[in-house]
Amino acid sequence: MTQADTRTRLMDAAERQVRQKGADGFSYSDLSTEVGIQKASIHYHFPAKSDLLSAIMARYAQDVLTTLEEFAAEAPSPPMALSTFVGFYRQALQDGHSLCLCVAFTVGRDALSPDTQKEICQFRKAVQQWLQRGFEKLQIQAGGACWITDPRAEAAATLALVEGAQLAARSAANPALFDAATASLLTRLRD
Amino acid sequence: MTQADTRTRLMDAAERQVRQKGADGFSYSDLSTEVGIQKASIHYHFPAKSDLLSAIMARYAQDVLTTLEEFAAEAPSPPMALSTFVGFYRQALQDGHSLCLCVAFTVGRDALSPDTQKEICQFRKAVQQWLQRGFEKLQIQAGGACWITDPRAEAAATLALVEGAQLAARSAANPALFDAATASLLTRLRD
DNA sequence: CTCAACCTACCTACTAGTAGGTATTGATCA
DNA sequence: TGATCAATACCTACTAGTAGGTAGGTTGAG
Repeated sequence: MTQADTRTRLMDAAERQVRQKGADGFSYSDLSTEVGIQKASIHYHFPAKSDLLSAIMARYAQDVLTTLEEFAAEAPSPPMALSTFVGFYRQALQDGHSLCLCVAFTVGRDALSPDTQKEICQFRKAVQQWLQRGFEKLQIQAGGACWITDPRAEAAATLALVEGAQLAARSAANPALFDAATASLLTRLRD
Repeated sequence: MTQADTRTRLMDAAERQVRQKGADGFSYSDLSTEVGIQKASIHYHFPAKSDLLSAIMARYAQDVLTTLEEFAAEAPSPPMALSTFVGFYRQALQDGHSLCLCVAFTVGRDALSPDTQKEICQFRKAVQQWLQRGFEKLQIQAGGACWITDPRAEAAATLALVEGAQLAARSAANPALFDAATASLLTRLRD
């Protein structure tokens, strides 16, 4: 087992734990049980817990933004790309037991390192810009007869909506609540 | 100092802590410092931490729902009531350092007692029903020429939107992000 | 005399983090 | 070819500090 393998498995386990229980909801001890390595050995890969949290946030941001770029490139139309975006946030729920990493981080935000705080903000901004480009294309394509008045505002609202919808679903451990909250947006996108 | 006073002060402090740092983000020790009472004495009022968390959730739900009923009764028009609702969630931010209690509870949901979990669900449902009544009135008042197609879906979306907007604002400690996320809804309500 | 409300002193379990040792590997060089 | 060296990736054993919670005593007002 090489270093990269163990490191990745630690990050995978940590990310799952944070998204299910928050940054304060798991310990190096939990991680050691899950990955099958002594607790102290985790400190070899990530000296402090803040290093681990920082690393999974950076990886998460990169992964998600890459995925979004693929959506934009592959979607047959702007509304389809935006619908896929909503679907992506729904799939992240994992049957209502998981959240977007930066949602899970936000509650205990003050306890995170400044670097991680900044990374979270930059990630949200990047996602919002991706959405804004989507709404701009949608507006141009639809011409004047369109419900979109301000793509920037629509992007901010859409990100808040899917994150809030995740909270609703998580609070009841039921993904159907995500669907209920996003139904009106998806209807508007289909028109 | 009577029991009720100390009990209330403990609940006030605990609620503030949860909304700022989450349920795992504070301890009885923190509380004892803030309220000026020995840590062990807190157990007299709330034997277990779960009792305290349960108590503040119940009080919060009652307080908020009472406030919403006042909004509905006093608002000069349905759209005004809904705008006031958005303003209420914005004011709860406290300069970007606080969240709705049930948002703060949702991340670490699994660690809460089943009673508290249920209370959170019921609270969200009640708020959503209040919103639904608001959108129904709005729909009737506006007649057919209205963007609202399904008040139930609109209510679910609106709750998700304001909670998500709180997350956006909290992640940057900046209430302006709440305004950015809710701007398009408020515009629609003004039409 | 009682009892609510608080105290001091303590417990066990667990937290992140450290110190120092070891097995394995792969490169270097007489 | 075989000895040596250094680095990687882990280990055992430990620390100081904190978590929630308990036992039992004190105080002061009705």
